[in-house]
Amino acid sequence: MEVKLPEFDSVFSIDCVIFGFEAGELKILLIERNEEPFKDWLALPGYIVEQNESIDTAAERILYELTGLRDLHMEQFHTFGEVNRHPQGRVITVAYYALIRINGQKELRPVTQYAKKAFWHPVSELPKLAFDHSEIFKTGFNKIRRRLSYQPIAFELLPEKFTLTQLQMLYEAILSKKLDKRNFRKKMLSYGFLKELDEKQKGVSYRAAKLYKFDKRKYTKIFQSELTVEV
Amino acid sequence: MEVKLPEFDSVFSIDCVIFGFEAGELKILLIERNEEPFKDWLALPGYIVEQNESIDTAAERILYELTGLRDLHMEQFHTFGEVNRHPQGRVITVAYYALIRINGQKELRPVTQYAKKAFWHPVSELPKLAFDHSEIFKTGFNKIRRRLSYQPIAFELLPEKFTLTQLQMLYEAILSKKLDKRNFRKKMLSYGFLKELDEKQKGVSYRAAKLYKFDKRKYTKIFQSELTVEV
DNA sequence: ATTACATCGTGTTAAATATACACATTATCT
DNA sequence: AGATAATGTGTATATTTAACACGATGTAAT
Repeated sequence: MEVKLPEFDSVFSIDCVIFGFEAGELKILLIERNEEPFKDWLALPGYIVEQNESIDTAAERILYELTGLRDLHMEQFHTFGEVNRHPQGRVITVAYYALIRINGQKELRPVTQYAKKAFWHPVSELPKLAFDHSEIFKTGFNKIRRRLSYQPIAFELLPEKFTLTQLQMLYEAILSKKLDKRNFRKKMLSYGFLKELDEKQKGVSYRAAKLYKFDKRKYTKIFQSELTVEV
Repeated sequence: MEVKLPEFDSVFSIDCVIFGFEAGELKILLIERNEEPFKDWLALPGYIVEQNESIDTAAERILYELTGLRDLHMEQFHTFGEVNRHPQGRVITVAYYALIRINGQKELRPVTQYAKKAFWHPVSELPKLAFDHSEIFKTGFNKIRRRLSYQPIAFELLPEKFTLTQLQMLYEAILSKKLDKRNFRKKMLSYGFLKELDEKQKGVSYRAAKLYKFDKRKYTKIFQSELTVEV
């Protein structure tokens, strides 16, 4: 049965493309919708912006309400404003992305009834998504790729301690191409923001690799300053 | 006398940062407002999006109405959504930029009464602008700079035929730094999309420089394909 | 204890690109 | 004819990127 909702005037919404990395695969966060239109469809976590909140704040709130995730740094990447992108009226949506560490323990749980559930889904073989969310995802994925080539943003996806091979696999997953092991390591280490730990990988049935962690300070120092020029 | 306008609900608007280059200086297009709030202030060309037009279409229409300019390729670069950025209510604005050739002949003439006039203003020493337009400009300028370093977008600002020195001056204006003449030329020519003409600069009181033009085909072939990856 | 296995960790060479740097040439003007 | 002002050009060095293979190490099985 299709539920008819009232038509509305101009509305802003937020949609989130949240990337995670698990079991060697790049994934994004999806929800199953519990509201018309597109009830029961899969969609990016997204909802309507309130009158009294900035869009950045709205993005955080909405992601939390639909997935239970909070305190992640999201960045807006594009605004989608085709007239008929929403079947019930004019909705312009600002799309945000974030890269986060998938924490297996932590359950994803919507805190509103707008989503039935939230879950991670591999970016390869994404199903059809509600609205124009497939296009939003694609745009976001391309931004991430482009950005990865000039800024090391991949650390946000890995656990605190990681091996260089894990880091390389992640790069390969995002860029969809193989990289040379020796050159990759040389370059990553040359940046100077990887800290070698006195610790090794555990529980593998072969020679364990060294663990590294990411020195956020140095990273910020090196890369943040390049980004903006005061006018 | 202050005119009190009705409060409104959520509204989308567009603001445009249009760059031009004239007399060795980088300029942007400003209007003088003829409406409250900020009546008589200088501002970026911008106005409200209609219900039945996409934001891209709105951007073209609004720029035309406020300045008389049309048919330029604008690109959205950021959306500004602070709650109080507009004194009369909630207005979220999508900012667009474009780089265009300043055509001295063509008069800038608003076709609505919302702007008293439109004119080019050097980006150095910009006055205070209405709303958060100074911030919007700054964000746009930084995007352009970043983009210029990995994509040759400067040609859109020059007349059809230009000298290499003019091109270099433009790069220097955008990047705010001096470049080496020989290296600059070597690199530009190596791209292969500059076509050397059988013509020289006219009307200078010194040795005239060769004129070049920009081969859009080759340019597109080389640079467009790098931009997007199909998923 | 030996062996098989799987991944780790490492260095060199060649090619391409980026940087630094100075002066003779040419057209115009007086 | 000479002064002026900008054009147009080449080389040497440093840096970055790319290509490429194998011995070392820890685990597990016998």
